[in-house]
Amino acid sequence: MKITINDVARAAGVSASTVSRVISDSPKISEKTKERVRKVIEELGYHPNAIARSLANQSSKTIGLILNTEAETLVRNPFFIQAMTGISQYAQEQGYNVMFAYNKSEDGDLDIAVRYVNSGSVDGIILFTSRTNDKCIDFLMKSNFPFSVIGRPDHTEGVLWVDNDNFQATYQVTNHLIMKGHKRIAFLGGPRDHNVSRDRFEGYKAAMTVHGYSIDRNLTFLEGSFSEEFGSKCMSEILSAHKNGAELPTAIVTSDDMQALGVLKAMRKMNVSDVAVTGFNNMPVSLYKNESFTSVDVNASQLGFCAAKLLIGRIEGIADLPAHYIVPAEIVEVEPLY
Amino acid sequence: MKITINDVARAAGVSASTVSRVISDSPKISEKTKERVRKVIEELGYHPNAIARSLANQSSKTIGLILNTEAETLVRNPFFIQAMTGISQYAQEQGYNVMFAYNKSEDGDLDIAVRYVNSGSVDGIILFTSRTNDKCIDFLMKSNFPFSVIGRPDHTEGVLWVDNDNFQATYQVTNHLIMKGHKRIAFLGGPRDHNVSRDRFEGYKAAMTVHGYSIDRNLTFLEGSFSEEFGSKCMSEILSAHKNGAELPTAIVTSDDMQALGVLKAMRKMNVSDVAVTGFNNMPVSLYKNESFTSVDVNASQLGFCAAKLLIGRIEGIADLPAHYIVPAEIVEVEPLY
DNA sequence: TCATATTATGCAAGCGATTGCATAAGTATT
DNA sequence: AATACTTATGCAATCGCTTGCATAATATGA
Repeated sequence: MKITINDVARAAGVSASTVSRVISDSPKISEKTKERVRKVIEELGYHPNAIARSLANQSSKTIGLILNTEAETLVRNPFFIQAMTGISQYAQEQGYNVMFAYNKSEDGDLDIAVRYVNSGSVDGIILFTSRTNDKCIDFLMKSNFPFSVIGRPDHTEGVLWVDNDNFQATYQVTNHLIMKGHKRIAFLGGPRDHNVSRDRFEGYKAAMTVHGYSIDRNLTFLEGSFSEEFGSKCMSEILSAHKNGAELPTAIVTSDDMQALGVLKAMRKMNVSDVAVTGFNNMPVSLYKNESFTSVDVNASQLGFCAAKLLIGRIEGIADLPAHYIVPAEIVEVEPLY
Repeated sequence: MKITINDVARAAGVSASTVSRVISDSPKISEKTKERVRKVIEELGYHPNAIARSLANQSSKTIGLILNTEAETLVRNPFFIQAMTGISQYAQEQGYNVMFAYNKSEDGDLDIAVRYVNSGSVDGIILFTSRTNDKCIDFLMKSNFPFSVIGRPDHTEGVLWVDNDNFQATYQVTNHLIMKGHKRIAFLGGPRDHNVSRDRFEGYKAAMTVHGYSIDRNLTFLEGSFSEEFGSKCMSEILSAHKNGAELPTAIVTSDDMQALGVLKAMRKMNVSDVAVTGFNNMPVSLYKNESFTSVDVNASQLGFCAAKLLIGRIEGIADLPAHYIVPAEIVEVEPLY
């Protein structure tokens, strides 16, 4: 049978209240009693019951994660698991548990959020932005339930979020290409309803504009998806336009490594290799010797860490909490096998 | 303020016990009352408090995952996140939550297991086998705490586990190569203290032996690690031995896709491409046109699903529960770009 | 109609902690 | 030594739900 606080109390000849106060190191208990009780706790191998504690404290000391990403993405893009490790690390530091629920069904994320909130099994929620999360955000706002978002949401008023400066990152990576002498640079965007898509496009546009380079409508592919297929599709279009006389770009800025991989694959198929490609997430990608690939490491684990920090800050009612964190991204030159 | 069972009871003009019994659909309550109470529940938007429930039921309806894998592996090998989605799916079906904790420190996994067990915050634990898990297993066995293991542990008596038939899988993949005409086949193993390493080696050995092919000591690399480095290192050795006159193998059976990737990279460096390579896990790997790569898809999500099934079965005291599941693995021919 | 069996509901004691308030013990002040 | 003031501890209610047992209500049978 499990040892309870009462067993300890009895063994130490004090009341349960005293034991409770010893555990929380309350200043109202004398050192002498503390010592004695601590010894008994040690001897009996007592450990407070987290659930009873939660009930009494009206706080579960748990945060919930909602993963409603498609399995394919979840599995191939290390972003999520990296973010999860970051979240877990900060949570552990603060004595919080982390729950997650994966669901493939559309709208399932809302169901999970509702369940989390209503059952009281978590004190707060971390969302990964995605097209369907807005419903979640609305719901959580309305419920006045603590949450934070990885990725800048549409409406940021009153929302805690963490993200990279996607404008800046794309600006830099584009600029990086320009410095290398590229002038004709294509762009592949993400889903239209993601802020990240807009920001990355604007960053690309700004860098091009600053240097006085024009943006070729035929080389900008907006409203895409963060997938290999989209990358391949766009590159195929570029290549077939080239067959019909259009000038080939010398570089392509994509919004995701999966896209970039698609682009590279399309190039390989057509035996084209002198186009520099950039992506986001620093996924493991094997490069041919004559390929040039640059990725932006978004520092996913740090994003997770900060999201947890914001959320737990909010839960514990920390004053002057920042409303968001911008996590620095890093440009990574991926080396081909010589 | 949150609505409690008492609010419902009051509003419906019944006692809390009745409401509780309506929720659990007890046959002791008349249909008439059930209807009435349900209506009130609906109207008030009542949702039972999971924590209070847990306390009363002495069960948290939560399972804990211990991830003590190195960050590098966790991130690059989709195995873990896939297994996690499988676990989450079965858990959700059964009304269980899933908690996870990531820790990088050596031995941290034991700490987490101890915390999980003592605090009563989970009803059971799923372990991913790894060299340090034996301590965890010992601890959990001693505590008589429900757990299941992904990967066959050393001592299986009284342990619930799921795994592929690694012997069989490696036998098949080796056989597959032999059928294609390969005779001189190298083997790369995993860490010595993993059962999986032994099984895979035995599978390879058996297939070779059955066909009467000898096993060249210089082509079997045991006591390795599931890493790219190890793969590269072994292949480099093979290649330099070749420079000194040794015959090159025509195929290499590895125990992990990361190893296989290392092998491929070493080959690419040396401009060797006519060696067939096999791996495990069906990781995304980009292939050169003239490379041949076969992977074994271990069906990680199914492994997770089954691990959850065993664990929850154990928690709920299901009779005649199997002690383990063998999940079928599938040989996947990875296509090079066209 | 009354005794008896059956069914539906409520009471109250848990589950294992926390905490405001009351009180006992100890210390200081005069 | 009596009073006032701290300081240390305990009592008992509370958190929200579950469940064994008692009991009230209803149905059955003679």
